[in-house]
Amino acid sequence: MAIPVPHQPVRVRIAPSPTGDPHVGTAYIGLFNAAFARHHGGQFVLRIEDTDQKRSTRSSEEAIYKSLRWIGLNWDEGPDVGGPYGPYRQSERSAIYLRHAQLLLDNGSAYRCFCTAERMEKVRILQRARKENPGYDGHCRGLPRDEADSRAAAGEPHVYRLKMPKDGETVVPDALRGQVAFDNSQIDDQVLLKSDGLPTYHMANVVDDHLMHITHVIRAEEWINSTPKHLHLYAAFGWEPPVFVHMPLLRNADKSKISKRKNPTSLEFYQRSGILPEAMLNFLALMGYSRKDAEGNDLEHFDFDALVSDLDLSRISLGGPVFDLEKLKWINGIYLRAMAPALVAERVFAWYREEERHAVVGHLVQERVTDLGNFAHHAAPFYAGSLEYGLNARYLLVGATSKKKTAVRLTAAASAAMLEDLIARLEALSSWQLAEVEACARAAAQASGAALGDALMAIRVAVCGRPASPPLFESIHAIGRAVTLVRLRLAAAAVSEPRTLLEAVNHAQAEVDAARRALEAAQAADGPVAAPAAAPPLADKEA
RNA sequence: GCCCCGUUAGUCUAGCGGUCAGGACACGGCCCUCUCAAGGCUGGGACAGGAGUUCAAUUCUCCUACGGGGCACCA
Repeated sequence: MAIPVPHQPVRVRIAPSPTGDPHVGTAYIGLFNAAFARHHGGQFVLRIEDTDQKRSTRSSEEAIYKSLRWIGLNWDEGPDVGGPYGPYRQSERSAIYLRHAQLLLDNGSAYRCFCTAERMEKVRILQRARKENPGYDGHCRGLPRDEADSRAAAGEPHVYRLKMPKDGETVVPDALRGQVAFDNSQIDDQVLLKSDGLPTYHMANVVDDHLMHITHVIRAEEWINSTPKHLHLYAAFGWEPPVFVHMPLLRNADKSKISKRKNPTSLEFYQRSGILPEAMLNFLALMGYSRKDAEGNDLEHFDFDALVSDLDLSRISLGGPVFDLEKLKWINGIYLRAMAPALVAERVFAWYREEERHAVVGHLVQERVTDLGNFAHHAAPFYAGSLEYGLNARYLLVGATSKKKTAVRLTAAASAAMLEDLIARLEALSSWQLAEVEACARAAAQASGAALGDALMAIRVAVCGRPASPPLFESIHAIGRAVTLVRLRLAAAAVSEPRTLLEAVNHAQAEVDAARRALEAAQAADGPVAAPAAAPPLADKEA
């Protein structure tokens, strides 16, 4: 069963929301959209869904472009490249949505709702108490049109809601799942236009997809439940809906929807970790999808063009794939080893130079360097993704390594809490400026109750992996938001679950013990001339 | 709580009524080797459970369990 292609040319889109770090999920969905478009000789559109004024930022939007380009995705139309159906930024399309909302008001498929947030809250509480489904209760649904209009004209704040049918069912044709039925009774009257005049996702998405002639909506499974609303919107406008393809959700190791708490989700993190974009793309293509060669052997290593050549979305498997960093690393290694040697060096140096950051790192490291060859050692924390703490893990416990008798020594839980606090503060930053980063670190340190230096030491080791680094605030600033946050989360998790840290330390201790035994044995047997009977080998399996 | 989706080894997957249930990552062993990788060989490890349909179910249907998602003036 292939995906139906009712219309030529095929047009697909991704519609990321510029509200945070560029997400692997965006790249994942983008990859299959782009490949589908290319396979059918159609177009791939990038649309920015920035109707959430509170959270959307232009810098996040820029970061999305950058990361998607980094991974090798190119769109035919988008805010930055233009196209015949623009503008491609929803915040610039307000008039279009307003006009279309008016259309729905006029043909009776939408109505004005004057309910306040406070009333909605009360309704929800009541519904919960009565164990009813939460949802809009239809309070304003029966309001006469002229009354609603005059209240609106008087300036009373209100939203537009879609008038959903109250009974019967809505069947969503999903290209991968078949017919999925929903009872209309549990779909409430969705807000289409917010009181700020901007559309909700549901409204904007349907209007834009139609106006942009989107033929296939390939999106994450989390949207499948709202598809009935979208279907009714299409019907209300008298438009033909696109083909829907709901992709499985990328998962954390515990199978929950992939999240930054449990996984690095920022594409920038992977870029900074030294993951090759082509390897990342390849890895993503393996999530829920598989290819075979002519003999029927599974293919693991292939590029975008190969994916495009025989793409068949109906081969998508619907169990949510766990995003497994181990396999990513393996694929990355494959690409590295397959490269011409000269090219590897070129890629490595190009990577070191990315974003002109090397100048800043050079400056930070300069004072500590004794020779050129020494540079890499000191700069290492700036050129890596996640870190291993090994013996340095002890520094993650705030105050534990302090030499002062009076030092405040935090428990593991309190140390983790301090890191969590810092994470929250850093996440709340709207931009990554040195002064702000410093303020966050100082505030978290102070809030912990420990001495400034002790708390900062824990942060230093969490972020840099070592108790010796260039000035901490500058280092954090240079390491960057994406990598810093991942390291802090990992460190916080490690500290609150010290078992693995202890294992690492025990392992290291075993090495030390083995080394000492070997050397002591050598010394004992030592005459003026080295004894021919060699010291016991430094067994790396030692306990 | 209600609704929707899903379920092959720790992980990614092949399979689309009859297979010794195949491959990959990870893990163990052996080989190669100055080390470490890489590579080669090899080992252990899976159809969530129960009914039904059928000569025959991993594959079709239903129930249960488990996992996930959704139920916003966020997308």
